[in-house]
Formats: sequence, C-alpha cells, structure tokens
Amino acid sequence: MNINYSEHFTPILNHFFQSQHNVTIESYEFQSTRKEFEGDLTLVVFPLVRQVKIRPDDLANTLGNYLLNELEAVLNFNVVKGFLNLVLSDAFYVEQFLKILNISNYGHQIINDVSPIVMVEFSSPNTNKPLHLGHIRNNVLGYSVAKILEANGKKVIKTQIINDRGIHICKSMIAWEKFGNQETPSSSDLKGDQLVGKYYVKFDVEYKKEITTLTKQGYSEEEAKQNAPLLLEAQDMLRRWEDNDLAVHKLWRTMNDWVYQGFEVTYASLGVSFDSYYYESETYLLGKNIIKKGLKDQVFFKKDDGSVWIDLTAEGLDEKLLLRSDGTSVYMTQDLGTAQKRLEDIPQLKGMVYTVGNEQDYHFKVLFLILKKLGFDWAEALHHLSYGMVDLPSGKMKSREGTVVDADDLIKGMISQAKTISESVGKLDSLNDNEKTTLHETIALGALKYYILKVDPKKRILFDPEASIDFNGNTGPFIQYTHARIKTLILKSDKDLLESFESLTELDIREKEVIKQLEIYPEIIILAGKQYNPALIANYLYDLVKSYNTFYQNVSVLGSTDITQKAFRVALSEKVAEVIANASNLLGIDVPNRM
RNA sequence: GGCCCAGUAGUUCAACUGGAUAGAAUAUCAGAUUUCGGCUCUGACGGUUAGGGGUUCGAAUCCCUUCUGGGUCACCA
Repeated sequence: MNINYSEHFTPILNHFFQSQHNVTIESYEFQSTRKEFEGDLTLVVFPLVRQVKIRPDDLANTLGNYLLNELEAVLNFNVVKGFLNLVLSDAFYVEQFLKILNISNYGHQIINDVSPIVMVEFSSPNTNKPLHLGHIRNNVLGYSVAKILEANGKKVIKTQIINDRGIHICKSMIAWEKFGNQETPSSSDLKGDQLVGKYYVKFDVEYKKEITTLTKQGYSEEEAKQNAPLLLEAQDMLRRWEDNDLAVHKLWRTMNDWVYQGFEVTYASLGVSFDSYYYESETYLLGKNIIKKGLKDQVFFKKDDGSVWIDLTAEGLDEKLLLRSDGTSVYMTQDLGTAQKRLEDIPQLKGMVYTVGNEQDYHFKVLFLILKKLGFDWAEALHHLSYGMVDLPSGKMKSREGTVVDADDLIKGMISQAKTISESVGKLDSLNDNEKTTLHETIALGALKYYILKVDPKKRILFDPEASIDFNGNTGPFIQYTHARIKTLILKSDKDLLESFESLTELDIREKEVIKQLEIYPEIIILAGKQYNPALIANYLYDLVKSYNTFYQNVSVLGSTDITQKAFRVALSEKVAEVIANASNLLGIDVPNRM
C-alpha cells in the first residue's frame, strides 16, 4: 500500500530516475518492513528493474545509497533479494506523529455544500414479518458503508425501499381478518411487526390445512395449492387493493403502520437510521416511460403477445422480460423506474449503493446494464453492495422450518449475555443501574456488529453468538475494552505534563509500530470506501488495538521518569483512543469510556 | 445444464488487490502464577492455500481445467 511515506519519498525517487535514467516512474511500491529484517520501510525494486535494466540488487543498493545521502530521515539501509529496506530515524516518526496529532477528526474528510451526494439503500424489508438475522447483516453493512462514504467526503442519504404491497401482506391481512379477533399491538402486548408476522405464519398453517383437505378430496397437489380458498381470498384482496377498495386500503394502512412502529424499535436498538423512505406501493407502477423510451431507441423489443424484452445474449446473459403481455410491470421495470425517480428527486445525485443479498447479483447486473444501454450517464455510478448469507452453527436459516433467528430476540439474548459476562469480570459497582444497562447494550451491539462486519461482505458468515461476545480475541468488546482502558489511563495521568515533546529523539520500537498504524488510517478509510468494505476498517482496528496493547504491556505508559517521554506516551495513547473511537464509529459501534 | 460467488491451520477469519518464510484469534498440549479443574500470562503444535496445469524475477491472489459447497436462471418480488 502506498501509505503516507510516498509523499515523503516519491519526489526524491522521481528526481533520481529522471536525472540518472531519464525515465518517469508512475508509482512506487512501499510496504512496511517485515519483522525479521532490519528496517522500517521497504521499497520493492522489482517493478523498477524493467524500466532501467539494472540488476535488482544493484539498483537497490544504488537507490539505498542515494536516499541515505539525500534524506535525513534515512539512517541506514539493507538489501534482500530486490527488497530495499530502509531504516528511518525516530525523529522522522516523531515528526509524522506531530503532524497528525492536532488534526481533529483525523482521517475523515469534511463535508460541505459541494460534496457529492450519494444514496445508500439498505434494509428494505417486507411488511409482513419482523426483521431477522439476515436483515441485521444488511442493516449493519449498509449503515457502515454510509458512514465510510461520509468519511470519504460524500454527502450520504440513507434510504430504504419498503416492500409494502403485494400478495404477502394480503396473506397477513386475510389471516388477521379471519382469525385475529380484532387483535392489536396494544391488546396483545406484541410489537406491531411481530403481530403481523404472527398472522403471516397463521395464514401458512391454515393454507396447508386446506391443501391437505383438498388433496384428500381428490385434487392433485398442484390444483390444491392453486385453489385453496384462503389463497383465492388473498388474491382477491390484492385485486381489491389494486382497485383502491377503501376498506382494504384502510386495513392495509393500519397493519403496515403497526409494522413500521415495530421496525422503528428494532432500528433504534440496532442504532441505525434513515434519511428518506421509498414505498413500493408508490413506485410499483413506475418505469413504463422508460420502457417506451427503450422501445423507441430500439434497445428493447416487443414480442407478438405484446410483452417487452431486452436481448442481452451478446453480453453473455439471457433475454429478460420488462413488461408483461397485459402491460403490467415486473420487478425490473419498477427498479428502472425507481432509479430514475431518485434522480428526479435529487438531481445532484452522484451515485447509488444498493445493499441487497447476493441472490440478486444477476438482477442488478441486468439492471445496471439496461440503464447503461439506455444511455443514462449516471448508470456508471451505481453499485450493488452484495453480501452473502448468514448461516448458523445449527445450519441454514429457513423461514418455513422456523429456524430463522428473530432480530429482536437475538439482540435481547446478546444483551443478557453481555450482562452475565461483564458482571462476572467487571468492576462496575460504581455505576448505577441505568448506566449498567446502557453499557450492556453497547457491548452487545458492539459484539454483534463487529462480528458481522469483520467478515468480507461477499462471503457467507457462520454466526456463533457465543464466540462473538468474547472479551478477548478479534471481537468488538475487546476493542471497546481497549478504548475504555486508555480513557481511564488518561484520566489518571497528570494533564500538566503535556508540554512540548518535539525534542524527543528516541522512540521505543513499539511506539514506532503504533505510529505506523496511525499513519495508515486515512488510507484504510479511502480503501474501504472504494471497495464498500467495512471489513477493512474492522481488521485495521484490531491491528491497531493489538499493537497498542503490546506497547501498553511492555512499555510502562505512565511510569517513565523522563517527563518528555511520559507526555509523548500520553499523547500517543490519546490519539489512539481517538482513532479507535472514530473508526468504530464507521462501523456503527459505540465505544464506552469505561467498562 | 448455462451463468455468478466461495473454497486458506481442527474451527472462525486475515493477508494492504502480484511481493520476502501465508498471519491472528480460538481450540488442543506444555509451563508459570493461583486456596478453584476458574481467570491471567509464556511457549509449542498446527498449512501441498480443494486438486492439476500455465503466465513471471515472484502466485492464496491472474488464466485454463477438474472437484466440492452455495446462489441464480419465473409474464414472483
């Protein structure tokens, strides 16, 4: 990675290659030197060899001598197989640290009126059942990517498209009408989404009973599935909904409102929020104007039965339906229309991120391709943030088999586990009950989010709640704990000793390592933003915490007798705490001051 | 079957997108400490990167191929 070093070394290296060899080098490959060799910074010379036609070792030696003469920061060098290892002075690292010490919100770009606007869509639930573990990954990922984009100087609009209409919600409605006895969230003491979900399950149970009855009467299974009275009623209700039947719409609104209230509770406990909402009931008819344009531009074609298609066989894909023969729209049509609508709503929009599971990879590939073919210039700036499924140690989640993990239940379970663990290890007796509860929630959510985010989004996750909440190892609580410890350490330190330490010339090797980590931080944010990948931040955080911990354990932070060094260590600790807090924030994780 | 994604210590994950001897955590084992078979420290063990071939100074990473797991190929959303 080209970390900050490049700004320091690139000019002088460029000068060397210009004057000595008359060639221009595009970029240099720097990396930090592996532990087993002497040095701090390593320049890989192999890529340069091609351009100047000198043997790797010779070039490395020449370069080493050159840098040694030209730069004060370079104290020494050695060459191993085409790797030029440079030993940099402690003064150099002190200087680097001083540079970043007083930058507030270090690593995070500032957002102003001219910042590009990006929309990040996530969550996007159906309104017929509560959120589950899969939604948690979606929410946590989308929210984190939104934060990371903000840190990269984008103005982010967090949004979701709510799938609030269709046969699934009609099923819940029918079941509630028939079996619900006017039950409401307040009468049942259930969260609204849980209540509606209960009737969705009820529908399925009763529907299956009807199928059994019908097959006993001699229907084939297929016929029974299609002709079960309950299903016919649900389908009829959907028709009435589409005809704007007042009674149906009233019930629909009531039940959806219950669900939204329930969702809000879950979102609040997850610590995610949204800036705008799109409802499918308002967008499902969109996109037909795009179809017209596409037909006119001959990007699409019409079949004899009147249905509209696009032929993507040249791109290695299939033909894709865009409009049914009866003229009604499909999923793809809606998404085309919704994308266009968003640009109408916010003309300055510079990009959109769709946080949707990888089972829809194909859909988004086609969606983006169509928009490009239609000639929309903004189609280049669309990104599908695709993620893998969440598996449990017990196996795959299947809603039909009742093995889904409910989001609220999971969070509750994590909190009570956090409570158990922190009570058995903690010394939190001075906190009052409210503070303790808040802390347990913070730890539980930190554990949950970190566990999910540290895995590359596109990979499947095996979710083990027990392992996630461990206070040791690569976990959220461990990071939170380190932050808390630094905070109490700083409290203990004498603030007055924080005088100038620019004169400090000798660093402990472990202090150097911490400074190196701090230097990389802005680069990590940029990289994570480019790749829409919070896992980079998570793993970086762990590395930082680990290197700080070896520093903390082996170098007495406060014990030094040298006042300058003591001040330096406190300042370094403070900066590390700040970076931990800021980086955690990018993952949506809170870090307590004590725990 | 076509297309897409994944396959890395026993397990859960890394590896700065082509760089040096593939790293952590956890589990296991050994030692230290200890009035707990708990906690905490120290160390060790653990790998043909699913298999095979290729590209080059250099491959877990790129290309080809085989295998395994998952997803997707609806006038569903």
